[in-house]
Amino acid sequence: MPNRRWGRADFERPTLEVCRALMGQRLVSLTEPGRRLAGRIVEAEAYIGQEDLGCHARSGRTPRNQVMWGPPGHAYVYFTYGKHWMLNLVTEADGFPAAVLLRALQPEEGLESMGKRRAGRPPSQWADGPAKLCQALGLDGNWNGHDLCRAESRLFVEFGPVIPEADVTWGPRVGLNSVPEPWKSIPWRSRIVPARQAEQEGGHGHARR
DNA sequence: AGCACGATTAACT
DNA sequence: GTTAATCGTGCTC
Repeated sequence: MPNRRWGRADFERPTLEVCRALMGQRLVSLTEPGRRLAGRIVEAEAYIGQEDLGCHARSGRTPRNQVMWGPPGHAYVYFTYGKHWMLNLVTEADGFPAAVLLRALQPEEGLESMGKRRAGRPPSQWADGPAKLCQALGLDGNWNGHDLCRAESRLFVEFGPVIPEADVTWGPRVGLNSVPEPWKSIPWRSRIVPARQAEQEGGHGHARR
């Protein structure tokens, strides 16, 4: 019996609530025939609307950020720094631009494939960053706009354990160096307490940052 | 058409 | 701790 997948209503909620609820959930990719690539989400950030000056939607609707303005439950994948892809999951109602950036996964399934894509590095460094997790899973711009809620979707979120409140910490979002306050420091990054990550995963591997 | 810079990473001192 | 890499995007001229 496969685990239940996140549906439209799970994404169509306040972004901070989704960011919190994603902790401990499993991101799954079925792009490789007969194989599951999956990892537990252990870190994420909320980007909420035009007023959030750290959010791409600050400059209005553009070709790049248009997916964020669309219906929830879709992937917003963008390119930055000339070489990196980032995966966001669109939240809130259709028409309101918001999303959660997935920042770190704890690799769980398809380790051989992830190891190939992240060759030469230890498992702890396969998906401990927003661009690294995209590389580990082979995600790029082709996934922009992908609907995670369709039954036949090859990319989706699976329900995992509920992480206790005591095991989740919040802090400022990373990399918003020239963004004005309060947006630069507002604590919209959620994380599972590192010491608890290995424990909940059942004894395999470690994800650090 | 030109320009400054980025929701980062890896390498280096 | 600091910095180069690298190019698409959005803004200005």
